[in-house]
Amino acid sequence: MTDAEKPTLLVVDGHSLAYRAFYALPVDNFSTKDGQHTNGIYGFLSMFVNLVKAEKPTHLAVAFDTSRQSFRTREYTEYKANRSESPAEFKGQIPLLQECLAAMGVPVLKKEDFEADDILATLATQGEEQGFTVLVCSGDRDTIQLVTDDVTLLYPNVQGVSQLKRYDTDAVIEKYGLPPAQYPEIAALVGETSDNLPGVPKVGEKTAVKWLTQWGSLEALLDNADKIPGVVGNNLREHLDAVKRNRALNRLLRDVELPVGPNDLAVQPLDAQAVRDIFARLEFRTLLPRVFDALGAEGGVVEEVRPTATAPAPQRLDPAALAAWATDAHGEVGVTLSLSGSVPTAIGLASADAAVEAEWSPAVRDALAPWLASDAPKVFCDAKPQIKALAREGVTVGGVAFDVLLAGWLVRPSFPDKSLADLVERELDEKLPVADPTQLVPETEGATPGQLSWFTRRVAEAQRGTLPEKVASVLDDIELPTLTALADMELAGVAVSHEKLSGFSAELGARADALARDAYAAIGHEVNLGSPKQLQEVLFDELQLPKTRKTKSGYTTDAAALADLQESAPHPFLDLLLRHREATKLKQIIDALDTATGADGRIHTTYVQTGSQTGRLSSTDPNLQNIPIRTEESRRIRAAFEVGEGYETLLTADYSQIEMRIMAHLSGDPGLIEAFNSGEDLHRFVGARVFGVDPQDVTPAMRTKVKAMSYGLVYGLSAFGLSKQLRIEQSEAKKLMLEYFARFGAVRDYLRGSVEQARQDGYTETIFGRRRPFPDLTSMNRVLRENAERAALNAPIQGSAADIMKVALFRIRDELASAGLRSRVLLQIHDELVVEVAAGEWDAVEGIVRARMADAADLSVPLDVQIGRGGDWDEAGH
DNA sequence: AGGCGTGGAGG
DNA sequence: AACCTCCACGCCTG
Repeated sequence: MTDAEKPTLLVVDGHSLAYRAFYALPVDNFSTKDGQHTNGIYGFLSMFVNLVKAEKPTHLAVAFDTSRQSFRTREYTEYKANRSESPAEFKGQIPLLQECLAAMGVPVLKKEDFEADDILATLATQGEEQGFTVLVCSGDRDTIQLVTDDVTLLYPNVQGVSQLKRYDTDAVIEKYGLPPAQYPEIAALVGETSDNLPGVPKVGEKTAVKWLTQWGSLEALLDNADKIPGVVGNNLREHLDAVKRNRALNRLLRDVELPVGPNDLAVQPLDAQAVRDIFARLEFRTLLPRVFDALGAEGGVVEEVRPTATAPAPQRLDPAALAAWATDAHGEVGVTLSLSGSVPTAIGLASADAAVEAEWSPAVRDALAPWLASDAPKVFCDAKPQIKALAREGVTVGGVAFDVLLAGWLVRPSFPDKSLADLVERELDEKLPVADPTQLVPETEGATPGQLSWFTRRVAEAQRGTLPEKVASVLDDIELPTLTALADMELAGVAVSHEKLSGFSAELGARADALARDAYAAIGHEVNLGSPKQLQEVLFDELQLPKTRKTKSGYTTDAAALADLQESAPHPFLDLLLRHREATKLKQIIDALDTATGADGRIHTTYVQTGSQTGRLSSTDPNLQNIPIRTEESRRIRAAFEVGEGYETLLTADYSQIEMRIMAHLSGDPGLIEAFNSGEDLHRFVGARVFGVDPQDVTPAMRTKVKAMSYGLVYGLSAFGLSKQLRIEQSEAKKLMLEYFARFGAVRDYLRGSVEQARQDGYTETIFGRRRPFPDLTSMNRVLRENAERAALNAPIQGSAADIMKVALFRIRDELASAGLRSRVLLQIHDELVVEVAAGEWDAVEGIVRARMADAADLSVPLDVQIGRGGDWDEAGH
């Protein structure tokens, strides 16, 4: 039998290779939307597929360890005892990997009390005897001993598993200077730290090989140990037992009893549907065709990859036919309004099996308006800009039943999909036709509005199938109603006084210039005060001020550090710099607002509903959620936000201490609940308990401390952080925390418990069922894990507050509308709403706002709402 | 032009 | 080494 005719047996150590893949591939890119890590599975399968394709084995098996326990650990309890428990996020991948292999028709072998390598050794030995060409693939160096003329080892390069090095007899001799069978003798002398098998001190590979070459074998060497000179010789003599033990343990067993032999391992046909199912669960896409390619043909599977569905050719309809089509359509209809800027250019609709479309025109608008306004269920991708554009055309939209962008964000808030194309790829594993923008005459046509609607509908269908029930209810009961309210708010905008802004800007500009001149004078030359790099030269080189906290590129010049410097090493430049920063910062904000003011004298921000990982909104272009408030002067900016023409006054409404109230509710802490029910100032109440004094005897200093502590809790604050925040000793901070938890123990229990729960579930949940995945809670990397723990601590609290505010917001908006009031909500700043109130509506509006905010959620503590009134935002804010 | 780092505004 | 954001500026690189 020639080599070419010999059958090839490939045996693989699944555990060691998956483990290498696990550390080689970035987990961020290999997690499912539920937070299941898949990097080990993906890396292994990718390597495996390449291997099968290249080597074309006729027989195949993958072996796994059953546990860390084996006959070796029983014989030598220290064996591998230094190995930390393999991370849970890796262990969890092993059963899934085995499931994949089973679906692929690949035998998975494991045997209690033995390691995977013993199974490889047994099969390799049998295969060799039975006339196979054997390929052993393992990441464990001990398998080198298996190499013979008929057995080749494929061993991964230092990093990863993508490249395998072939070790045949010659390669082993070239690398180690000894035949493969003697490799374990080298290893026994050198030791194996990863297995907790110490060798002879000071003996490395070089010495070991020299000795073994000289004496011919380990046995001969040990018999002649007394003849070895020098310190290493002494070491050898003192460690004879260790060497013998190592040699005994690194010998792989070649006679493990297995239920199958090499001949039973002929390559099997794969189960195409099972492979598709498990890959879909793991969200593997590119791997699917590669698996079919490598294993399908060999296994006689003819089924090909699921064909990419193409959208039906959209029918172009006249306005009346379009409206009739929409009215007659069954089920949900996908809707796409193509926009040029914010002006509609075309509209496309799609049902399950057909797509229709038309250029946008007044006739189309009028024909379609009744259907658009109706409750007929509609599915969008990013509905808000489309709803706004239609509103500008005088068309209202009802029956917003689904938005695939929102659904995608709810499932994966950390990687919000940006476009339909992303979702089509993720959810349908298909490509959305896109016109190539780099080509003048595009080879590929982009999808038309009708086709986009068709894809949107299908994506929605796919998402509905996988959306957990609670998450679906967050979409239906919170996000979709909020969507419409946000569109209204953005359209309304908020009026600003250009006069107030420009006057203040000029004032600040002059002040900044003067401060800059004084600052230059203080150091004797000009410098760019906005350049941290140049400032570092001035402060630490020229002025020789003490070094501050380090940053990546030097030493920080931030405000906290400069304030510290002012105490430790006063210099007039510092104060001038701080005041200059303040003036330029305010001016910059003001100028941005001025620029953003529209022709209608109002600023129209954009709320990004998918803009946070916690469920909060974010605001951009411009951001109206970070308008200054903390200093007297900065409030002049708020004063520029005024009630608009046709309205009488502004109303502000904010939740007081909503996050601490949620904390009280979630933890059920009796003390904290009592604090909120007592009507006493929260921090005074808590301060009294913590410091053991009467509420009226709580000093401002005490109040400051417990306030920082309370808020820090919500963020996962440490004693270190608290001490820095309050500028107190770390020991005092620690004491404060202990006192706090002694009085409010349920809070600590809740926080601990919620992180543990999240670690188990892989995600956190808000009161309303909004989820946020936290794969890093089980990370080996301490920094990653602790960051995730703090974020997981915070997520249910911040997220529940966001949920509550959203519920209040859309209920207020709906009630104002249904009551026939003109007053409208303009802004949302996380725990605050700004409402523009029409003449004569104050009492009604105040009642609605107060009631809907207070009853947005039923907690075990009341939701307190503060209302303010004024002609501008500053006045209304008190 | 675009990405990264720093600093700072809000909750 | 305290959570969630957005933005402007300086500076470096393609």
